[in-house]
Amino acid sequence: MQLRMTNQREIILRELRQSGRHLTADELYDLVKKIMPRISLATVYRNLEILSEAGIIGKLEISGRQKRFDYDPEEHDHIYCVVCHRVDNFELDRHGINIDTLPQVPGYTVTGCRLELLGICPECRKQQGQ
Amino acid sequence: MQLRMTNQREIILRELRQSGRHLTADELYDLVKKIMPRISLATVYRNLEILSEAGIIGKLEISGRQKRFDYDPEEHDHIYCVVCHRVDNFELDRHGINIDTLPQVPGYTVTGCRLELLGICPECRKQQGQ
DNA sequence: CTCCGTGCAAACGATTTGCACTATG
DNA sequence: CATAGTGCAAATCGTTTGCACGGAG
Repeated sequence: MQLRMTNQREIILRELRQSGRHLTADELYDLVKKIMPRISLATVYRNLEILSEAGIIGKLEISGRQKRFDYDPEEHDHIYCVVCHRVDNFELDRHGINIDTLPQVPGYTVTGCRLELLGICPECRKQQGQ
Repeated sequence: MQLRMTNQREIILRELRQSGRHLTADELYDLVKKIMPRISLATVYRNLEILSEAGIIGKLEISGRQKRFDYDPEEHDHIYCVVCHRVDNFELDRHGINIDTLPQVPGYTVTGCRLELLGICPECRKQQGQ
């Protein structure tokens, strides 16, 4: 099963990267529709799934209702705005936390660790007058 | 807006606590139905929402998955089975990670930090012959 | 020319909501 | 007795899928 580089796939990928953000499928759909008005939401979903499967983009499973997709497929941590649900990447020195130093949980085989910061993003701080 | 302790609310809370697990609304619905057959799923949803709002139970939100509710409202970390999606609590010495030592993210006000372990739970390990 | 990808609409699973009725405090 | 909570059904939200057609390799 080889990947074909279709017009819609190319634009979806380009718009996600250009946004520099962590978009939901429908946010990206809105962006892409401006360029390719007849594209369907199902195509956006299918391509995001395929691209993340292929390791070209990242898929975020963090707090919130909708999935978000990350232009950067590399391993890194996220900060999540508790007000507007926006997500940003950040690099963290994990203070010595890694697979080898993770605590053992009785009965479990520990395979990984997600660290997620919560906070208030610049825009929301401004609106709250902080 | 005061809370009334209705029969259904009491049973929902009791069953969640007795389970000692992190149940989804419909898992809990199945349990509660055995005791109170005419209860509706909507009531379970409404009560779980209200109880977590009130800080009596905890709510777990992982994007793209069903919400799970935690009998324990206290701050703690979770380990999550990547095979069956079961969740357990665990206490972690956070290796010095806390609000004061969290890295600053430019523009953000950092308010918290979630650490989530991924792993394979005892049951799934058995089934996989590990 | 082969299939992977597309658009569309319908299906789906999880959750929420409007409404008339019930029962707690 | 005021009004929070309930059961039911329908609505909604995010996402997936079946199908016939279109286009990349």
